[in-house]
Amino acid sequence: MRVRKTAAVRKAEITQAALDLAFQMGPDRVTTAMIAERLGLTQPAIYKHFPNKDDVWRTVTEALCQRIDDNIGAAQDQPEPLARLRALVIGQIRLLQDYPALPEIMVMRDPGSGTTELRSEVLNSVGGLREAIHAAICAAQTSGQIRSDLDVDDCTALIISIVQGLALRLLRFRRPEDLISIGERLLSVQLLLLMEKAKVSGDSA
Amino acid sequence: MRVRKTAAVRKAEITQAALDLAFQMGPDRVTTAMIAERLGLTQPAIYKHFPNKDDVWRTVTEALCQRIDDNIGAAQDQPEPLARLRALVIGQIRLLQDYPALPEIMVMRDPGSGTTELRSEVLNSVGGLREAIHAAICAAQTSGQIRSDLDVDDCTALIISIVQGLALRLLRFRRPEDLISIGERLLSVQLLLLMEKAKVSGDSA
DNA sequence: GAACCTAGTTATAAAGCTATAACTAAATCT
DNA sequence: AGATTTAGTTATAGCTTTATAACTAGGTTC
Repeated sequence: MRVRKTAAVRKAEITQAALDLAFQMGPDRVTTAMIAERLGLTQPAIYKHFPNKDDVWRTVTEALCQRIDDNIGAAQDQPEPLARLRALVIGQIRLLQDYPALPEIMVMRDPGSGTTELRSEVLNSVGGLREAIHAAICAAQTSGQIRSDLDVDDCTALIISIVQGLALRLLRFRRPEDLISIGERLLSVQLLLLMEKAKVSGDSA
Repeated sequence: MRVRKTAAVRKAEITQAALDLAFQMGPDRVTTAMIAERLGLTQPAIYKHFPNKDDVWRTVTEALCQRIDDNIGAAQDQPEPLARLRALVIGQIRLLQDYPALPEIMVMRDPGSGTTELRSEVLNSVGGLREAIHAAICAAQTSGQIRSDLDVDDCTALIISIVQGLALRLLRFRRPEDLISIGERLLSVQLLLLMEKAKVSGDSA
């Protein structure tokens, strides 16, 4: 019984440890004992802060969804459609870098109990991101910054694919280091392709 | 003791059941009991065909890697770089549709024993796909079908992102149905973007 | 400083999963 | 037909993991 911290602090430590371990081991393999050990506690101590293990993941997931939503909200400050688009995409990639367990948790099956809450919450937040990107592209198209001969849904899918590609890369290699630089580069190339001809304008196939 | 099948048949059935269950439940949650039940067997029966559970996954993984390699090999029949590229991408997407557990298994952590074989084998096959796509793009560029002002690596990453996006989509929604139609559409749009200006040629920024 | 609350402990029950041992009977071989 | 092989069975050992119960002591309040 070394140190005794307040419930709020410990709860935060536990979710953080769960998040770290989720990346290291995969969410499914994280045990309450691992979390406890990492914090210098005994396994049952976890249950002083969470009624059950599922609730740990619920908390982790909610925190991550909040970050995604925050990112979407923050991007709305950008008045320029393309700047907004960039903020959305790069912001999300930054989240991947900061919380590399995000893809695994996003993809995680709902634990034990029959609830599908977790998955649907994540899907909801990510769906919001998609909508925001879609809207930004739409705006960029009407303001003539993006080729208007392209389908908005296609453009959206191509842009989002960049983020998804990086997420999958993270799932495979588990190296979050240079995600941003790669992401920025790919985004700029893709945007170049989507914008091209806005300048030329007048050569239709 | 109803029916008694030959070892070869049962082994195949077991790997198939494991593959199906991996998609339904997630590889980590598949138990030997589930596999057995699905085949109308008792749990220990599995061990008449595999020395241990890890070996089931090893077999599944090897089969999937073989398919990936086959796809890469088959695409080499296409002499035209762009047709080859298309065959590589669509072929891989078809694999996702036929074996929707592929992304999960690709991303799966190595089970129990210390071996990292599984992951590295998959990474190897997927790496081969990347190389083949890279080469096809390179060829398409030298033959003037793809804009030569773009970096080959960037193009490769953008094309692969399409596949990765679909893989992640599968991980999230678990609906393999219309992967191909989406994939074909996105690929054609992306290729259009990459080819554009090959016709115009002569307006450099 | 006594009383109270609660973060943390030890001990353990209950459940699920992998794997083995010992046995049984279907198929094959001679 | 009898002997052999082996796919499959029942039973169970052993481990891991979640969760609870009962106790202990740190920190705050009065």
